[in-house]
Amino acid sequence: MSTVGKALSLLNLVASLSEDTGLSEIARLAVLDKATARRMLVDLEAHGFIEQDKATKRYRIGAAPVRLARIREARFPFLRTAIPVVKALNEETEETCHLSEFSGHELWTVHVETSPRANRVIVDVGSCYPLHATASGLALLAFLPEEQREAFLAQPLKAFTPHTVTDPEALRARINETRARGTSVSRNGLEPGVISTAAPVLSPDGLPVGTISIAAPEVRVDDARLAELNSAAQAAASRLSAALYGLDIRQKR
Amino acid sequence: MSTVGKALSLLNLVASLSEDTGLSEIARLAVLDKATARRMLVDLEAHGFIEQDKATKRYRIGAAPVRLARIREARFPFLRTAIPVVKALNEETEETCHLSEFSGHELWTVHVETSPRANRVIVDVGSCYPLHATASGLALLAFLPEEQREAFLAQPLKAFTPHTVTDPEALRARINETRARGTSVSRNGLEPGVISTAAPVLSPDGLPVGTISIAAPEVRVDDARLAELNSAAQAAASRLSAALYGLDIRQKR
DNA sequence: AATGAAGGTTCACATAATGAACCGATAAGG
DNA sequence: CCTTATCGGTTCATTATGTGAACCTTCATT
Repeated sequence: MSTVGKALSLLNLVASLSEDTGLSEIARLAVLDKATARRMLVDLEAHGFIEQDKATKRYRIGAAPVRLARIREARFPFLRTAIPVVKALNEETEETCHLSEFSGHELWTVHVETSPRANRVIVDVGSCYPLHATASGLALLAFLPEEQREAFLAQPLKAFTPHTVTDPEALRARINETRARGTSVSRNGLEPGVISTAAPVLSPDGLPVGTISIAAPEVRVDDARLAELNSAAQAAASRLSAALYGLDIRQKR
Repeated sequence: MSTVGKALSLLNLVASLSEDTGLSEIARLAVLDKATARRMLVDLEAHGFIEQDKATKRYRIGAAPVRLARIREARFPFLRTAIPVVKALNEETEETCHLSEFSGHELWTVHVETSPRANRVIVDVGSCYPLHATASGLALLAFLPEEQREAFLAQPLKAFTPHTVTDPEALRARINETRARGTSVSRNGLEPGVISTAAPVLSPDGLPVGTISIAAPEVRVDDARLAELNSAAQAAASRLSAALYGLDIRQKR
């Protein structure tokens, strides 16, 4: 592996440690010679990616990533990164796909790519649907901390169609299913004749920042097709998580 | 210079470019061979620090810094803590206020709150100015350990305006003044017609981790106003130091 | 005083970085 | 339609650079 690659892996390692860590331990964890590890730490420190506590001599993640992250965020906000993913999903599935962002306890539709078919589902940008009646809402609830989820379930929930699930216990079951599978499914939850599936976009701490979902007329979706859409949504959501947060593509020698 | 150091400088360079940039131009700007630059870009890309637009083949800053920045900010909430302080200073003074962070031997602008006035000073987030020509730089130098300060003063220093002080001896005098008073002042050091004042944000060991500064058109600042701005900057910096290190958090081991 | 583990340094050696020259593709100009 | 000048990317002999066993100093523990 290249020296630069090793140094970046070392940086990742140090970042992943929840406490300031000494040279010897870092070298041990990184499976590098002490001298090698130190040289890299010094290089990384000179550029602000690592910092060393002057008193304890231990190392920790530095401030440079914060500076770079601001530049990155200024140029690539959530939307700009997410839209191509949603577009690709739309082209792959030929169904209406939308991206929602979790903000202020609600889930907002921030982008939609509509199906090219004549019979299609329309979703409006800017809309904000109840969490219990949509696939996106379920996907979000499933990955929210228990406390927030229960706070939501404690409210009275409105039924939009005869199929809308409003019973907290029944919802809990569907949420657990969703968490286990990674994607949610909603049949006629909000609008009759519509089936939709969604997957959460997870931040590095495992919390959902939004969802990607697919909505289609029920007549086009049998069990096999539903399984296809499920995995397509999930793949898109993971791709987006990776693109947003730079999940490490590690390559060993 | 070490290969790792070169790669990190290259990363900084790419981050500083406001547009996606091609290999040849990057190599030219970094003063590296094309092959060398490419190998480094590939290494950086494999770890998510750089990304290459698949269509145009051009390179840009990647998402990995965002992930690392979240880790850093979770442990050392510099920005989260600092931004409200800078905002308050901006509201109090109605002048452009900015926060800089000392990282990798340089002082980087990490947050700016711009003056509401029509005639105002603009400072860019991500910029990195020479220490001897700015108020922030002087404030930093004044509280740096002697050794680091002298290492800086030993370099040849560039003049940006006829007013830029570049003589090491004269700078030492201004630095001592700054240390005695606690705040620095720079008149036309970098940009004609601009006066700025800065105060260091000190860590518990007395070393500067950054600066808070105010920049204003000279026409608005007489001696009385300057004294006001001085003490406002100093108050903001101490408030930030206290917020960052005061009372609780910061547990040494 | 002896021990062991820490951070850090040294230097002969081996490996990984380097860069001139190259390729194929694309675009502009005569 | 050929020439020229870019571009992104690759190759490989040369050599600069990274490597790590052994070393030093310091510090706490025994």
